[in-house]
Amino acid sequence: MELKQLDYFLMLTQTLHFRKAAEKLYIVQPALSKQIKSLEAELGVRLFERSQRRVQLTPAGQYFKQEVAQIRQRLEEVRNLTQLVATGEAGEIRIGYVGSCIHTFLPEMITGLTSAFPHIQLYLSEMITAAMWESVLKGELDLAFLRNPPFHESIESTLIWQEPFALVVPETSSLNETNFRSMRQVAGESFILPTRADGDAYHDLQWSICEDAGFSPQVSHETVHGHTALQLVANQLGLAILPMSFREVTTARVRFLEIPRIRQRSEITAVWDRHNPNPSLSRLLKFILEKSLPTP
Amino acid sequence: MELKQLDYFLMLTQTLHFRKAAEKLYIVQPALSKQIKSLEAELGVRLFERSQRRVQLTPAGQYFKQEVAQIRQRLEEVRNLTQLVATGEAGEIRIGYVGSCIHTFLPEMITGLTSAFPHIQLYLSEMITAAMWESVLKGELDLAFLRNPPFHESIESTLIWQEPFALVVPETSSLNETNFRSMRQVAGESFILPTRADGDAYHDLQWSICEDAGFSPQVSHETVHGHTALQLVANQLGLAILPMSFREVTTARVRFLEIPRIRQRSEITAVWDRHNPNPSLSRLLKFILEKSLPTP
DNA sequence: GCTATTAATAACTATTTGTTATCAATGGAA
DNA sequence: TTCCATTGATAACAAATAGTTATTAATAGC
Repeated sequence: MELKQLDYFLMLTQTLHFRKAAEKLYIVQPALSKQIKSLEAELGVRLFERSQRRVQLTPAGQYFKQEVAQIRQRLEEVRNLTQLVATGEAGEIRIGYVGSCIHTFLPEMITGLTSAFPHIQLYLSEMITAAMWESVLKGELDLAFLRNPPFHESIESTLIWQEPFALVVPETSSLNETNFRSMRQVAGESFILPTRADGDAYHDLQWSICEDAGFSPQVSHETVHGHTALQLVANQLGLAILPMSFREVTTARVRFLEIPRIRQRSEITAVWDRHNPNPSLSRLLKFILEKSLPTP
Repeated sequence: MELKQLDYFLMLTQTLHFRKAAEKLYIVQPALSKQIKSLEAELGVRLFERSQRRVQLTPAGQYFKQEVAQIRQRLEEVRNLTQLVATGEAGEIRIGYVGSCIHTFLPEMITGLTSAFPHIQLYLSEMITAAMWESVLKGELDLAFLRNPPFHESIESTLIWQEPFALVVPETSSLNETNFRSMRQVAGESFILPTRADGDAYHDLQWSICEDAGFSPQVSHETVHGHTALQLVANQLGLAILPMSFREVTTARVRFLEIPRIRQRSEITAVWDRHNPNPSLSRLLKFILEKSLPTP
């Protein structure tokens, strides 16, 4: 069975006339007769009833026609889509991100991407930074939005988003927007910091905020998740340092106090593998690099 | 693009090794190289990344593999199903029937047929006798259950069901099971008869019941549908002669009185075109002829 | 630096497909 | 009826396609 035979068959089902079908196929009638014959022989099924003066489909031929026409059309679609995939116009992109992205820049970016690239399917997963780093290197993720990536020869990156840090204190605390002037005021408190298991960098960044203020923080708990930290703070189990944007998406009984005059900011970086062969990725990156200028 | 090339492609996606794939395909490595190359050239898309030491799929190749594997499998299924259709083991049968069948033999028959021929799809339509007769001749119906078919050279038939006729009178009538002895008692009444538009035969059959009793009926209404006749009787617009089985399926305020000592019975005949090429039909008929002995 | 392994290429052969010429069957016209 | 035009099948041959063998260039591992 060959595709050519199926195409010949389909043409013959249209005309029900060997000579005319052959003409439309730019071959000669005996060639068509031979191919149809060999198709029937291979299937072991008579597809046409030829009564010297009239050609018509057998019931099996009718069924075969109907199904083969569908298959043939599908194959043509796949052919075209494959070409789109090769140019990157169609395809799949797997994206990982840390939790805070989903209440800052990410929704808008996804909206923009899906309307700019309607044939590219985005797969989104919230993950911790360390896991994303591994996944990008293994090729399991095409793109990751994470914090403070280390250097790696084959990884490229660009800063996507930044915002100030806030000190998060329980609602019951005596500190508030007006009387909080410096981290020195909380030198004696215990802190909830990001765990080192999710990479040293983010942990060290927060540590350095305290160090810059002249003290080493006492650590009561460690957690990767901002929302966990918020609940711990609300329950007076320590203070936390979080990106300011968390204020808008929590109902925890806490207060966000912007930390004044510090060099550290919460930053989200997009990272990807320089050697990633996914052709959709470069299109996406071009779009992202154009659009996303770091904002407050 | 040829099926052979797609099969070669799929094999290569399995092994990702030209020599091994060629071996499994019982061809030699350069032949495989050439076919893959020509497939890629025709698509205009590189499907494999060959780095002298390692062969791997490009993203477009991955997409193509996934889709082609499905298409190939579907084609194989269709191939096998086509063979079943040719032997009649799979297929479609279009059946027409008059209304009374659906509360007598038909449900049981359908149950039996679908369990005996799970791959044959039955399409059922309630129709009037005249329309079915036309449809069977045109090949639009494979099988029809109807009343009193005329003779036709290319139509075969068999008696499927018979039952006695009942005289249907309004509930308010003075006639009942004990005092109704003969059609002569209702010689002066007006009758609801089947319309001639649905064939003379059934009309004439009922007429003959009256004639045998020595009178020509006065016709108040004509209708093809038993349920219509029942409503007319309930509203005292005439008497009707109907197959006894209607008694079990109506809530109309009427009485069914079996007509004693008459030669006429209500008969349902299965008819089909002797030249119908549908291979499923002969299987079905064999089953039907074995099972269905006319019952009272 | 050598060897073994891998895919590509070229030249040739075998197989498949298409073409031309012809036939047998059949429906319609004379 | 007889004849003719039309149709699909068949046979012999030509063209195109696919497969084989021999060889090469590249590279990973010893």
